[in-house]
Amino acid sequence: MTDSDKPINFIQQIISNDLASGKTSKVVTRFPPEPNGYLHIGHAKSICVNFGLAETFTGHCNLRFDDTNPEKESDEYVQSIIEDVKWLGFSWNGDIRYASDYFDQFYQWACDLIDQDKAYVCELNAEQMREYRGSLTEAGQDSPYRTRSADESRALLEQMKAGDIAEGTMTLRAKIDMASPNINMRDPVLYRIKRIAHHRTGDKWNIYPAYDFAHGQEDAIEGVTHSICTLEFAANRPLYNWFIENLDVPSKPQQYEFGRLNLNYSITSKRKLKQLVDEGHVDAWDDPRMPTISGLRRRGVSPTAIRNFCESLAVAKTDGVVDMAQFDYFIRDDLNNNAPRAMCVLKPLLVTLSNYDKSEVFTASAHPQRDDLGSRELAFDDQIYIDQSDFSEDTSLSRKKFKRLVLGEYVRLRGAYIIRADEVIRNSDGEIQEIKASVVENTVGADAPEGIRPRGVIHWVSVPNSLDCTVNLYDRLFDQPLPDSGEGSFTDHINPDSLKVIKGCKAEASLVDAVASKPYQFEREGYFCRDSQSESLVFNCTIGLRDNWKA
RNA sequence: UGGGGCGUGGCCAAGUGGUUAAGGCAUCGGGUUUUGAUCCCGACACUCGGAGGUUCGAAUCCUCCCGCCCCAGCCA
Repeated sequence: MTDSDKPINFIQQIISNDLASGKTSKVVTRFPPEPNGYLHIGHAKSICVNFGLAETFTGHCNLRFDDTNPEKESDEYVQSIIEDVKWLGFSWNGDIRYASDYFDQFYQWACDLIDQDKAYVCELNAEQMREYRGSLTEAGQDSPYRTRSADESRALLEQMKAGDIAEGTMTLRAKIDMASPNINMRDPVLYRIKRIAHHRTGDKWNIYPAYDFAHGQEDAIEGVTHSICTLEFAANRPLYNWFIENLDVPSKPQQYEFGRLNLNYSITSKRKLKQLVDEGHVDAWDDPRMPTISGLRRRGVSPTAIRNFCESLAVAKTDGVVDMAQFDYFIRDDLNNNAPRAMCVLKPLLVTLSNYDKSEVFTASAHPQRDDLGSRELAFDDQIYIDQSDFSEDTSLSRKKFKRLVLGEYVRLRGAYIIRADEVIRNSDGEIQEIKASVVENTVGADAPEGIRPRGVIHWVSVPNSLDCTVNLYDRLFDQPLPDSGEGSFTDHINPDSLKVIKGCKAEASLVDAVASKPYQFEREGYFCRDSQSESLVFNCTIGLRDNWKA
C-alpha cells in the first residue's frame, strides 16, 4: 500500500485542519519515553506515529526523556532508548531533550501557582490523601492545608527543595476542585519529596515534579504543537490544559490520544517486561524472545519490518489486540525480499554417494528473485548431510504427501544433483545411521531425465565443507493469547518451551562470514541471523517459513 | 456507581446520510516454481453491539438499552 491510497487517520485530519486554518504553522511532535526500561514494539508504533506525523507534514519530532522519577530511571535505559530509536531509522530534531533540563523552570512555575493561590503545600500523608480524595462516586474533601497562605506554602516548598523535610510528609498540590467528577482534578500532586540522586541532576534536587505537572509544560517549552499519547492519558487532558492555561508558558500544545498497540501472545508493558528480566524468565532485555526493540533486533527482525508493521496499524481510538500473525507477515515479507539464501541442516543425516568420488563446486544464486544479491559457491562431495526429517523408508507415502527422499526413489538436492536412496545403514540400536545413495549424472542445473521423477527438492550440505553450528529455535513466549487477562499472573502463562537449542547443526561453508546484523534464509527452514552475543557460530531463528501444506 | 473513551467479517480496520460496506492479516480453493517459500488468480459481512425513531434513502442523524476499556500512585 502506498501513502496515497492509505486513508488518513483522525490525527492527520486534525493536523491538516490546523494547518489549513493557520492555527498551526509548523507541526512539532515528540516521542517522550521515561527511561525506566527498554523500548518495546508498542513504543515502535508511537515512534512511527510521532516521527511519521512530523515527516508527512514536514515538521519536527523531538526525542525527549521524561525523567521526572529518579527512583525508576537510569542512564542505561537512556542509552538503550537512544540506540533503539536510531536503529529504527529515525532522527530527531536538534538535541535530545530531557525533562530534567527544565526542572528550574518547573520550580519557578510552581512558585507562580502558589502566588496565584492555585497551589499549596499539603501535609497529608499518602493514606490520608487517598481518604480525602473521595471515590468514583463521592466527592473528595478539602485538605486542611488548602487554605494555607501563599507565603507559608512558598517557605515550605523552599524547605522541601532544600532537603529539610522528610519524604512522604509534604507535597505541593494544585488547588483545583476536590469535587470534580474527574479524579485527576482533585488537587493533584505537583511535587513530591524524593531524597534520591537523579541520573542527570545528581543530588541537586530533593523534590521532583509529577508527570502531570511536567509533561504539558515540557511540550510548551519545546513548542510541541500536537502532543500525541495513548488512550489512558485522556483523563489527564483537562489537567494538562489547566496548567497550560494557568501558567505563563511559551506555547499552547494540544494533547490527542490514540489506542496503544496490543499484540496477542505477547506483552507490551515495560513494568512486566522488567519483571520477566528481573525474575529470570528471560536472559535479558534483549533476549530474542522479548518484544523489546533490542530483543527483536537480536532475533533478526529488521527495522523495515517493524516500521512496515507499524504503518499497517490503525491510528484510532479503539483498543484492540492485533494478531501476532500480522507482525509475522511483515517480518517474513521483508526477510523474503532481502535475505540471501543459504543451506543449513538442523538434524544431520549422513548420506554417502556410492557412485560419486569427485569434489565439485557449484554456484548457487543468493536469491531466486534477485540477481543483484549475487551468488555463493557450494562445495559438493561424496558425503553430504540431509535433514533426518527429509528421509523416509516408507515407500507407501504418496508423492503429494511426502515430497522428500524415500528409499528406492529420487529427490533433487537443491542446486545440485538428483539422487536416489539405495540402502539404509543402521547402528546397533537399530537407528538409521547412514543412507547409501547414488547420484544421477548430468542433472545439475538440468531437468530430470526421462523416467526419473524426483519427489521434491531438499536442502543439503557437504560433509567435509560444512560448519558445525548451534541453532536457537523460538516459540512464542506465552502460551495464551492474552497472558494478561484472567486469573493469576501473566508469568503463569509463560511457555516453558519458548527456546529450543539445537546443537550439531551443519551449515554451508559460506556462512563463516555471517554477522549478526545480516539475515539469511536457510532454505526450507526459515530466516536466521547470527547471534550477536555468542562467540561461536550460533544462529537465532527469526521466524520459520510459512508452512501451508497439511500433512 | 461519577467522569472519560470505544463497539463494522476470526484479527486490525476504511467509511463523516445516497452506486453491489475499501484494504491488510488469517483462512479456504486453484496455478507457477530446483525452497511444501515467494509470486499469481479466485472465494470469504443481504449487513455494521441491540431495539425503536427521523428520512424517499441510515453503518453514518436522534432516543433508549447492552457490552468493553481507562481514571480513586507522593508511577508515567
